[in-house]
Amino acid sequence: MRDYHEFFLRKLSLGVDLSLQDRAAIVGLCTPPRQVAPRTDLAAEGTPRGALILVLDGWACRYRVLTNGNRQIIGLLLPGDFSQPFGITPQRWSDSLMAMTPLSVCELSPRAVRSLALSHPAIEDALWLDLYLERDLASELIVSLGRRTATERLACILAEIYFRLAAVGMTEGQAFDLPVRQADLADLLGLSAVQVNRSLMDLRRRQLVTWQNRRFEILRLRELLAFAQFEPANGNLLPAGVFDSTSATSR
Amino acid sequence: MRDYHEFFLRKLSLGVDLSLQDRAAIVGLCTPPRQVAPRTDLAAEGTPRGALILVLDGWACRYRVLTNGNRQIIGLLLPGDFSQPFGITPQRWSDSLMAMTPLSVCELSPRAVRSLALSHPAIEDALWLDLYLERDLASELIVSLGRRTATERLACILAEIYFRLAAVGMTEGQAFDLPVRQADLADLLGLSAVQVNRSLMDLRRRQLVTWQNRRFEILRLRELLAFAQFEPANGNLLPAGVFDSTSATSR
DNA sequence: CGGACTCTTGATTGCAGTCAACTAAAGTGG
DNA sequence: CCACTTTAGTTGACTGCAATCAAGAGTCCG
Repeated sequence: MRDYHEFFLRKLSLGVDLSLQDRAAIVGLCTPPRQVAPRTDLAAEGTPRGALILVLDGWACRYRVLTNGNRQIIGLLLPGDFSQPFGITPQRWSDSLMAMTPLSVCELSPRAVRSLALSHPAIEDALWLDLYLERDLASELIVSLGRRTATERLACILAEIYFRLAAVGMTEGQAFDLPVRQADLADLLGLSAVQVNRSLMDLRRRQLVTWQNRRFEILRLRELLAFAQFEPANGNLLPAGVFDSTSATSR
Repeated sequence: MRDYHEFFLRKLSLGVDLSLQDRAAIVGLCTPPRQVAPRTDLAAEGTPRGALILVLDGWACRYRVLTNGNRQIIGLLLPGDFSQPFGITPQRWSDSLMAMTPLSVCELSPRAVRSLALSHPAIEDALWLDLYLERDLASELIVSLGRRTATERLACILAEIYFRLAAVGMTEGQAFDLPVRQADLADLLGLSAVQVNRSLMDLRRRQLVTWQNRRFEILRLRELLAFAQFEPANGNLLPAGVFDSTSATSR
């Protein structure tokens, strides 16, 4: 098992150079990890109100359930991700947080993170950049839900997940573990599980991806991105240079 | 014409008590306003890259256009709103910014805002709260696009706009100016303009709202919220107490 | 008084939802 | 170790919400 802080450190150092002191300070901030069982909520109860949750390992999601029972996933939390903006203590949770896999998290106080940022400018920059990235991901989801077809949405989210996992070193080549059910993707993409399946079949038929036993592989990244209308222009989603290097890889 | 800073000050002081010194510091930060014509982009060109745009008066929106020409509005900017998280300087714009009405904005440097926050803790709290609110609005839009029907989406966004305008004092009773075309709402709600119109007719037929000559009025707020599956529970969207007081108003 | 834009409404089409059946894989307990 | 249950994935048939196409009505403005 890798060091618990690795994913977080890798993510933060994407756009910013962190010194050894910075890294040590970040590690020092993290409390001992808490383990959460899959399919378990970790919002509201259990965690001190307003705690900032940092995902050390595993997948989680923020979601909301409407009165008619429909669920919508608002965002995925992958290793190294924060549950909310790093400086804020909300009065109450505005949405629920669920572990999608066995999860390991640590809980930070926004106050502690803010004071850490204060004494380490590079860390502050990294945190802001991370926040901006999360916002871009939400924007991309809005665009998908509003204006992309089912298959385009799936292609888009799979590419996004690939880039996010690649950023923390959780990919091998263009393959990675995708430990979620199609029904979960449906709740994320605003589709039915059946339609997610059909869309996946479509992507397979087009020879763009494979997916077996929770193992996912992108066969032709360039074409997948073009199909999804994923714009290289909104480069904030990707670590600098990733788009170029990957497009080179896929040809 | 009101003081240009009023909307911004009102918005920031929603959840936080700002002293006179705080208020003066905020006003001092604002540069002379710049006027922008309707239907004009103000992203990238014209504004220094990375400037933080504060809407003083008028309506604007963030949007993205896909390669197939479809446009999706990602968020509305109403008077007092920031174009982006207050502490960040993005490498490049990840989406476009357009004035929807005659617009008056001022441009701030994130650095200046951060240092202001540093010396005024109450302002820092207010800024973080504002940021959290904007994130909640994006979440709500994701839920709408993913899991609400056309008419529910419309009801939801209209209620949201009402609360946001009420927060800065731009409503009279439950009526307010809605200076956008139905086609704009369509791009925000992921619908066609025709469907927005049909949905609006539906809400009118249900006697929930009226809309004539860009003047909009909510007739029965309680029912509108229930219809939209708008949860009082996610109270971060609303200034404390608004939900109770308005529900009292509407009965 | 015309022209452009927005709103409104009807007719038709199509993408995705729902319902349902079947397969495959993974536990579970006797 | 093997019936039995449960869960996830796959596919077909049908339905329905919203898109598209098209035409007419109302406004604003030159």
